[in-house]
Amino acid sequence: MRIVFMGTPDFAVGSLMALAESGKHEIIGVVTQPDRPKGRGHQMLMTPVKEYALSKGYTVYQPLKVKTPEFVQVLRELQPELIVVAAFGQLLSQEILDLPRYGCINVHASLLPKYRGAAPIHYAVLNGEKESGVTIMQMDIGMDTGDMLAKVAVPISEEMTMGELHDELKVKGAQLLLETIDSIAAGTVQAQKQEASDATYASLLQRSMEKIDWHKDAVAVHNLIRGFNPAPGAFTKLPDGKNLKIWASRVVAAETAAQAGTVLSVGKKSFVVACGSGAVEVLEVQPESKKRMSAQVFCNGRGVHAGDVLGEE
RNA sequence: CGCGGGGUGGAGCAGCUGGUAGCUCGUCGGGCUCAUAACCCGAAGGUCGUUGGUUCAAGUCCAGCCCCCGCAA
Repeated sequence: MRIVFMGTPDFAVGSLMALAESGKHEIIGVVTQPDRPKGRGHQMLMTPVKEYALSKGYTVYQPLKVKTPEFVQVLRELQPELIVVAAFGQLLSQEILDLPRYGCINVHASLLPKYRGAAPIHYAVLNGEKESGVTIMQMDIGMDTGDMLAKVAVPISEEMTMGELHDELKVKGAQLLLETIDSIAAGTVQAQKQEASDATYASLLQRSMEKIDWHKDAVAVHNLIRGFNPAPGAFTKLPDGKNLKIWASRVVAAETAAQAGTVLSVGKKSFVVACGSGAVEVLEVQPESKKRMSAQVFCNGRGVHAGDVLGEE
């Protein structure tokens, strides 16, 4: 099948790679977000999808807006039979949706209609969901409202991080994509409407969410920490005012009257912080301007001391 | 020219009002113990990123260079 692929981050690379390696399809173009100045010193960096696409020799398009008449014309001339979208980051117009014979399908990292929107993987972990998954849908003009063509569920353990879930969904989503395209080609695909009343949204992450609120219960704090691992990271304030990212934790039982955020004890390999209810044992951290390190190593150096209160401005 | 932090024995840090280096962990040896990641005793290991400058004397002040990292986008 003649396919145009649209995607941007690493998650999308999984799907593009699957298409490329299946050998069944002709990738006639890859559309991704424009290169943006990133990193220290603002060097221009290409998106993961572009990097992969170039390594495969695909033609890469990076329109500021895909909806412009100029780019729609480019797409039309490519004559795709199907457009596959995975975490692209731009909305498509009806004109584009109608352009390929089989329309546009999207690989979305949640079990729709739950967690429509930009950050479904993060929210599934942040909210302590027991399972999530990937849905392939026939795109329509709404935000992740299209009819569902296929789904696969993935269980989420209590210690799983967002990154781990991401990687699993990336792989499962890619497999499901191939299967779905096969059934589209065979004409056997079954479309299923989303139950709009069950819909929930995973809107863009807010920077303010990254700060740990120790007044919440231990499970919520733990979910925040694993939900933001490996990016962007949950942080708190050290007594000296510097930031401390916390990358890994464990919920522990604790009976204490101490103020939320108080360091209850410092062990050799970790330290325990009081939450609104319960406490979390901190296992891995990253001091400001430093690399990630185990709590053990952190405690060897500056570290924290029992009685310190974290999160205070 | 986005903002900022840092390069000190294997690891993480202190020392930065100048006078030859300290802490925690680890490592090695010994001891205690039924035993131990616990405890006790001892040891090894650093030309303090690099070049030059100031000085009687620099890890500690000044300048250049190399390298690493965090944040923000």
